[in-house]
Amino acid sequence: MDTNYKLITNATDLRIACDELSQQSIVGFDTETTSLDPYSGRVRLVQFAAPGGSVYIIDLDCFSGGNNGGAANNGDGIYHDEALAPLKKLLAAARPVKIAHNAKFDAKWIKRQLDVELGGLFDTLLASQLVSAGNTEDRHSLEVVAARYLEERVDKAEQLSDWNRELSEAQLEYAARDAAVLVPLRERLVERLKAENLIQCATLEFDCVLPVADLELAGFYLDQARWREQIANVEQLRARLAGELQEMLAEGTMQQASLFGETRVDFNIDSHVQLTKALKRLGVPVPDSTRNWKLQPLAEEYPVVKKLLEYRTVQKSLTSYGENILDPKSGYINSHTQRIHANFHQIGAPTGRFACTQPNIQQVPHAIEYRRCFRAPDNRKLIIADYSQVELRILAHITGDQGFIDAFNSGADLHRVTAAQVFGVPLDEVTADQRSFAKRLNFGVVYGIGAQRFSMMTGLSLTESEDILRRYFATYRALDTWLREAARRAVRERTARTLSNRLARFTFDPADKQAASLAQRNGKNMPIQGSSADILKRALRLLHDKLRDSSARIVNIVHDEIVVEADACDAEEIARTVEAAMCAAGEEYVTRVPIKVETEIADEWVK
DNA sequence: AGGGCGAGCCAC
DNA sequence: AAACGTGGCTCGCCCT
Repeated sequence: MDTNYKLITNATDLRIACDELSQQSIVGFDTETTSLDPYSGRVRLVQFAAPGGSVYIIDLDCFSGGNNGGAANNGDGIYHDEALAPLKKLLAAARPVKIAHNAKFDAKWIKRQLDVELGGLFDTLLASQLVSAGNTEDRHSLEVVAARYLEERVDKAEQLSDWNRELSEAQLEYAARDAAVLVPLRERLVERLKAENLIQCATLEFDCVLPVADLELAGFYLDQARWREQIANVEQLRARLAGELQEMLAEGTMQQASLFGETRVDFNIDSHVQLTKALKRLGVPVPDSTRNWKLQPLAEEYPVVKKLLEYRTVQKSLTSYGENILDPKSGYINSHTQRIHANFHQIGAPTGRFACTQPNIQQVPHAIEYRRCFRAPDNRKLIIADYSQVELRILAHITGDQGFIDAFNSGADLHRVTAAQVFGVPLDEVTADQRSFAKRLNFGVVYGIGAQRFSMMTGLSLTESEDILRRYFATYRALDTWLREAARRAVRERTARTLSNRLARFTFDPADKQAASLAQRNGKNMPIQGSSADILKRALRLLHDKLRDSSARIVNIVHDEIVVEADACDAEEIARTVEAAMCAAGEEYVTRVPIKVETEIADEWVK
């Protein structure tokens, strides 16, 4: 396969190429880098493909700066060469629109090493994910997406080749091809986005790329000394519990041995096979599995079971939130920044929610011992802002239920109002227990809860639970109607949509009752959870624009929460900015009830 | 040995 | 009649 490319190695050619490219309204865009970490590697090539078929490959090795030495290198890893000015201008401009596959990746390098914020983006990865509408079977690598939408193959064999040395013809061909294929690919994806009414949602997603790139570049600071201290404490506790548990399990047989100072043969208490054997020997009626929820009912009668459950909790937190995060082998703490640069997948879930990996800093335990390790560096502050009951507000807006809307508009406590209705008592006589039931009910409804599950959760009998659910839906009639309609749509049309029109498509065998009821629950939940994701993404963009050229950086996002780090002297002002941007984003989608954001300034990630 | 998978548990 | 949604990480077990 021939691609017509021109390799740019000097200032004059670069100027001419950039002039030519700036005439275009769209261009394919890609970079080749010497590693995956913008703090340790460098950008080798920048490629642009014009719709006419000509490709420009710019070899940054021929320009001074970066990590590559040279007169203009200030040692900061940024290219300062004046000759790159036309390139930077082209990158920053809103036109031409740059088509990239996973633009976040390129945006990070361009920001970090050319000190330029990419303007005008079309991301073929995000577009492909939107069109797939939550089908988790579909893969979205450029190779796969190009094969799906074009009748062409893109060979990615050179992707991980060495971009440090003199480049081979094969490498240049690959680099050119990667950029060129994006032009027709975008055309096909635009057709599909239009056909599925997903243009608005795609814009929302594309607008979110730069904020996410910046978030990953910024990283979250972790106080390693505190983390070690925490591990040590938990380790001590684990050792004590493990010892006690071994004693209890060995009861009767090994007692003698340990009395005489012999080494006790320990069980592997993390193995449910060995555990079952040991527990049975002690006369514990072990259920068909040693899953925690199965063992829970035995805890009161059998102290050994209680001890085991206690041990498991501690053991779990130690393996999941232990040494690994600090281990250089994990690479989670960047050696250049000493911060955690987690990977945020912009469309991580079919609902549109983010997913976070390596490490997942969206699942740090809420306990203060853990959260206090994530703190602001000296002279900095954290601004922690989260949407208050945003999913329930979205539910109120989408269903138009007057009871819900009134509760939010009056500023009343929704759970208390719900409790009063469901239990038939005056508002001021609602007990703490009743409010707690109502709260679990309100949240459960978002997930499509049933009476069975509710009775399990609350300890109420099945009939009591059925009765409460009946009264709940009798109270909130419009909510009931909407949920039924959402379930029906999930089965008949097999779709659901959020407030940004994000689409989820359900595929299941109609004969499979379980799959069908899962689709129904998804049909109810996706618009709610997904609209919350829409709002967060809109907030990220608004906030990103407001924070540009300030001391503030977004350092974490957790579904309905944004954590910003800023100079201590700016914290008050930034906090107001964050709250305003989040409210504005919410109000773009939710108009029937107020949007509330709770904001705090803190030294640690603790509210 | 190493991948796949389920169990378990963390977040929202 | 009805098994409450979305993720990630780590472990042990099982299989190749």
